[in-house]
Amino acid sequence: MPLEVAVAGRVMTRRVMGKLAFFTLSDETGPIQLFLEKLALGEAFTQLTSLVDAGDLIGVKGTLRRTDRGELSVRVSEWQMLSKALQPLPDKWHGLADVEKRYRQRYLDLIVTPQSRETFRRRALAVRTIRRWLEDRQFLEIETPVLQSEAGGADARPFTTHHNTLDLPLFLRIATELHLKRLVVGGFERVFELGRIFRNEGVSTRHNPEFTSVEVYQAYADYYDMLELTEQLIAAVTLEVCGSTALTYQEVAIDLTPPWRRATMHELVQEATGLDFNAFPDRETAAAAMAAAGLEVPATATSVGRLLNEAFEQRVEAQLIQPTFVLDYPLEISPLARAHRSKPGLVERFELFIAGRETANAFSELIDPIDQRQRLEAQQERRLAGDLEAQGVDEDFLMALEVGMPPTGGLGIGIDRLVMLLTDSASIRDVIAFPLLRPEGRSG
RNA sequence: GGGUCGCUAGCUCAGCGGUAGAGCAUUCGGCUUUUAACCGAUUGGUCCUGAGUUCGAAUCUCAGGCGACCCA
Repeated sequence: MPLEVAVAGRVMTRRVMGKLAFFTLSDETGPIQLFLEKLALGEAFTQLTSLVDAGDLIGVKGTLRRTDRGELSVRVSEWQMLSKALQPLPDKWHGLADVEKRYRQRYLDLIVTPQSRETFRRRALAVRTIRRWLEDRQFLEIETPVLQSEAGGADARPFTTHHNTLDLPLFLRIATELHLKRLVVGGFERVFELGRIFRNEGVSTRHNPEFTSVEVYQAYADYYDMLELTEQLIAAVTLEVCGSTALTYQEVAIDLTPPWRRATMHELVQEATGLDFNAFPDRETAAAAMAAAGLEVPATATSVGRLLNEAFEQRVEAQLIQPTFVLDYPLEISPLARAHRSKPGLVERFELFIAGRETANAFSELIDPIDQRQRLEAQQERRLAGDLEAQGVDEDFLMALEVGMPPTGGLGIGIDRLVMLLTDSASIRDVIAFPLLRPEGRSG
């Protein structure tokens, strides 16, 4: 007995030859061929071949069979129009080649570009894996405000908005950090938030003004604990999404099998430039040495530490293709990180670089309210001096620290960049379903 | 922000100073094992927008719009 089936989906292609026709019907699970015979269908055959266009959504009933060429097909006995497409599908062979159209009309892209569908499935799998991995380790997911009176926790310009009834200016969050730390003060010892962050900055292949991060805080832990956590978490996600901890990104082999390289910023800069920043007593000495080595010395880099970071960005970052933990950052560029236990002028912080891109950022959190106040006040001064990305003083956050915060390790991972890596996507827009684009220009 | 490139039919593209084109899609006809079906015919245009040069501009120049890539 032939198997009776009912299927629904979108007609992708039509091949009509007189009294016989083949349609390709696709649903989310993939395509199947419809086998249509005039002899069996009668009037319905004429309707199907004359009324149904590529792009229409139809439902059919029939029996499963293989054609002479071996293609699994539904031999249709009944059909129903489910939704008529008024717009034609993009070219069935070339698909949507225009990347702008792919972003503006993502629905078309998803219909005709299997790889695009696969990217968003993998993104969902990556997010699901991260969430489960953390929950399995007793981390509690808590949502914190997007609308805030003071946007802190990162060096970035916020979006501004306004609450009408309260007549209150508000900012969209640029990080989840300061609220998650309040939760740690409140006694939640393992918390995380996986959510949207908004930064009022430029758009590029690596930046979208709204993007997704996961921030993780663990009480009674330090940045070494977060380093282990980061390594294990990302390796687990990679294994789940890619089936292996080794992958190819933009034709470069990247091996995420732990353990990953760990090196201090000083070591990496010295390796790349020959400059030992530990040997520079003041900014002028460091600046002269940098200039002699052919590096740019921006006037905004006002300390040895900032110059070190400049040298790192100019000569090291892009070279860090294999996963590398960069340890021990200058204190002045890390206002929320705890001073290093043994290295003056540095903090207990690492950033993870993969494929030349910052993928994670973590520290032993600064929990000393007095030190924190001084650091934020220094930030405030920079802001008043015109640095629009400098942070302000969040009094409520400082009040929370004054209540007493346990020593805590904190971590942030950029989900979009991680997903780019896992899906071999060249642009962040390829992993965001609806990336920000300018509205299409109208004449005049 | 700077540089390079792109924008022509619903889609993919050619045309680069002299009548606006092809393939696919649409519409019509033919065809009972196709799968980029095939064959014949048909339809479809603010050549991104505006100004300029020219007898004549999709084509050259300038300005603008949107996008891609590279750089900062």
